[in-house]
Amino acid sequence: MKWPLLDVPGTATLKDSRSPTPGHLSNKVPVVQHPHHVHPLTPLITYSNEHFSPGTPPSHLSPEILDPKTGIPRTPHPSELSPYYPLSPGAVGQIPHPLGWLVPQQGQHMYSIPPGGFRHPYPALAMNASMSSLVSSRFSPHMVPHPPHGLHQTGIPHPAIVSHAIKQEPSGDNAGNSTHGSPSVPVKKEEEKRPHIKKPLNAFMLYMKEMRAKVVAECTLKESAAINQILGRRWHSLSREEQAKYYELARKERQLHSQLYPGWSARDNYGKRKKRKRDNKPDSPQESNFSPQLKKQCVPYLPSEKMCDSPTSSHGSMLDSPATPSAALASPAAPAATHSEQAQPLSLTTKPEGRTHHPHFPLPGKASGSSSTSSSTSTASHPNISLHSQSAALLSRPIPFTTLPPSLLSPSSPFHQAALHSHHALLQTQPLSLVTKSVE
DNA sequence: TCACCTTTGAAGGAG
DNA sequence: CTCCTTCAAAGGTGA
Repeated sequence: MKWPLLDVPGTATLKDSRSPTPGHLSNKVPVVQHPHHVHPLTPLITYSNEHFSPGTPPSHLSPEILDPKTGIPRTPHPSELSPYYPLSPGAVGQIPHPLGWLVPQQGQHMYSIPPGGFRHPYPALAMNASMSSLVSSRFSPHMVPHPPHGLHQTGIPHPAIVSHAIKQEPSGDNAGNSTHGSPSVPVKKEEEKRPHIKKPLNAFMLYMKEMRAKVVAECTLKESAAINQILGRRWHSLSREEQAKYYELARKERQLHSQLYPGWSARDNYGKRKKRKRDNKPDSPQESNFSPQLKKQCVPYLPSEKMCDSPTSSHGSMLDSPATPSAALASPAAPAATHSEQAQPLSLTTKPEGRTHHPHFPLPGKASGSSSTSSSTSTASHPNISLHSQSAALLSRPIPFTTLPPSLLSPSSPFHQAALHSHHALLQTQPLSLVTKSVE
């Protein structure tokens, strides 16, 4: 499928609709976002509903240009990109992340954007230098120039790039200096030299970025873990159209990323974060059964969440009553969810139906299946199990208030696919979803 | 100071 | 092909 890169139909729609709360929300986030600023990529990313025709491309289809793998010429060629990513190395400025516009309240661009970043109102298409600027946000200027190994031919740094220094390895920022007198092994040197290119954000991450500030503002919560839980629920409560927007964004994000860094692999970042030790599970089987990861923290966070909810959602009831998936089910399918966000900010409403699944969701060609499949396959078909799982889930998790852990409810996207078949599926979905989680 | 927690999704590797 | 692991954001928390 071809995605019109330039389509600029309804551009700002998404933003408008959903994020009323502007910048001030970002109490925490230092970001400055001028409401008025227009994201350069906007055209590229417009998410007007029209844009997403439901039938749209399964995420995995790499649209337009992309497809480096297939070898389609269009790929990374600058010429193609030019309109969008014409960055000349020198011209680097700061490129706001495509989502930047999406995330006004935060003010932060996905790939951090400096205050000055948005100065250029990118005209719909013409953003040459500006684009380049887009990208560089995270790096120190000096890193930009050097397109280490994987940088896009254009030498365009992507916002995703982060200098090691920032996160983990303090040293190496000399990237600029090829000489980099480091005596260390070449390999090391190379590492240092190359900027850390982050993974593109997925749909949910994009959503989190956008909504985090809101949630924080609404609740007093600050812990990301708690907020993320809320966001996770909300995510599930989004209508499919809404989610589709994010999936779409994410897809573009990945696309852009791949164009900028053709050679980059997610694996490149492996091990950059210290290893997570969380693996309790392997050791303690019993525990693993119930709580895979043993979320000790769970307890604490949830409560807070609740707090949050109660205030906002007067109908705290919304909190999905735990058991009530049925109730949820009852509710009509869900496109309604749309407002849910704003209307019921914190409500944890279970979102059963809402989630009707997105047909076109990500269905990642191959990927789609992966996680989802695993979970879904195992249980999907058995509603009974769902109960089972529920209980299991309960056991495993603290599950504070009534609500089932949303996570349980949430059918991770993939699984939806199955659901897609029939609306009926919806009904089952919930339970199933539960299963999913539990299975994990 | 830094890993962990938490969420979903994507991607890669292992079997 | 399936399953598992890691990372992406983010900020408080505990070691």
